[in-house]
Amino acid sequence: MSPRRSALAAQATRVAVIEETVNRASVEGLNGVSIGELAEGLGMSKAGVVGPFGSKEALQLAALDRAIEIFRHEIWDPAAGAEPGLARLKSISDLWLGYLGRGVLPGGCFLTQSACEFDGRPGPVKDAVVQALSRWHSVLEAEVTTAVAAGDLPDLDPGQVAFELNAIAQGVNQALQLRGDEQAVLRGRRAMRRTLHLD
Amino acid sequence: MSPRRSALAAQATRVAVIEETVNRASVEGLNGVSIGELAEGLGMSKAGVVGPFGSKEALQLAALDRAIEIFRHEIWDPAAGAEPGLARLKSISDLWLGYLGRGVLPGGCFLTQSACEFDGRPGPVKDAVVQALSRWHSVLEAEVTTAVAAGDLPDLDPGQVAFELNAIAQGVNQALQLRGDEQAVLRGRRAMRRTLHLD
DNA sequence: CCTACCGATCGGTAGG
DNA sequence: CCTACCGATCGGTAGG
Repeated sequence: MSPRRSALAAQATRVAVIEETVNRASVEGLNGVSIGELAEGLGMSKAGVVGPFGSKEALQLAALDRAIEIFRHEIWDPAAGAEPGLARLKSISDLWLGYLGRGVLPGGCFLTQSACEFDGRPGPVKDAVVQALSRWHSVLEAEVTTAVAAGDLPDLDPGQVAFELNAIAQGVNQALQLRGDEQAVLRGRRAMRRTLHLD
Repeated sequence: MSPRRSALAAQATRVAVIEETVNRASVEGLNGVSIGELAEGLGMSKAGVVGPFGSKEALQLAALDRAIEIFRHEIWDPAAGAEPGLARLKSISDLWLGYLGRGVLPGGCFLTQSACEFDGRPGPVKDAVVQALSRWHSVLEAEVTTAVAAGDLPDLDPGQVAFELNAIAQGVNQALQLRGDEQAVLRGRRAMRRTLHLD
């Protein structure tokens, strides 16, 4: 009855709806998930699901934010403990492949899924996907620049290395999700090591 | 009135519906396209669109077949003129990147789009996507095997090379479609050349 | 956060 | 290949 309790309950509901959306959207896509499905999965009414967000698009944006948070928690945060430069790039590679291989989300990499789904659909969701991937790209570039400056890498084009690492992650994700190819993680590791001139 | 004329007309209708579906689905996905949209775009009734196929799923399979045909026509057929082995792999790489860069379909690579959309949706469409990508993978592996046997490549794992080429193509497609990154094709070319040990 | 409801659209079919 | 229609579901809202 107190405002505190109801505010907490409302927050818990938001979190539960977002969690369900992230899990389902990793499989079916952010557009593929309907409010009715979410409501049934959560044992709630449709109004209860969409109410806290106002619209499906606002819920999609909230789910995307949450997926980015998970990605950061799984990869960037633990890698931040490594020395900037090549050591951190190695750490990022291992964590990234581990994240994909463990199947943290049931449908694989959320950002890859969303990028595919929204690349031809202009709007706020696409803009948010572009921003998230661009930031990740910049992070990778910065680490390459540091590694080159430290003499741990030959004079590579940072954008080229970032492009290749990202492409390899996409390849691993496709092989895992589409064909359940168990070798994919190993192939991804080999490819990333070659991109980072580690062999 | 003659059966011949009406059979031809029916065939022309089938082709028009498939063409429209391929174009739209490359942008919105095979599930994202509705029969009503197709009907409006073609100036036909919904019954006229779905009738020749029987169901939306049958139309999706027909569109996928057509997209595979386009891919083969754009890449495999012209590359078949090159010597088997490394020369053909170089040819495939250039044609593949050219196909992606020219924007043959408005939404980019149809197979990548479909793979993303159906990897978590078991059924006949997913099966067809898996089969098409597996065959392409085998084609690439066979060319690598030939190139290694001819001494034009070091003793590489054909599956690894096929994996990397496919990953690079996905990376190029994403960069082009999502961010309109003009450098993507150039980056893809550099990455493929490195995978094929051409530098 | 629920019930009850809105107009729109979905895939698909009957009948011609 | 069209008109007319089916039940189901869509995203969303009013009112409590």
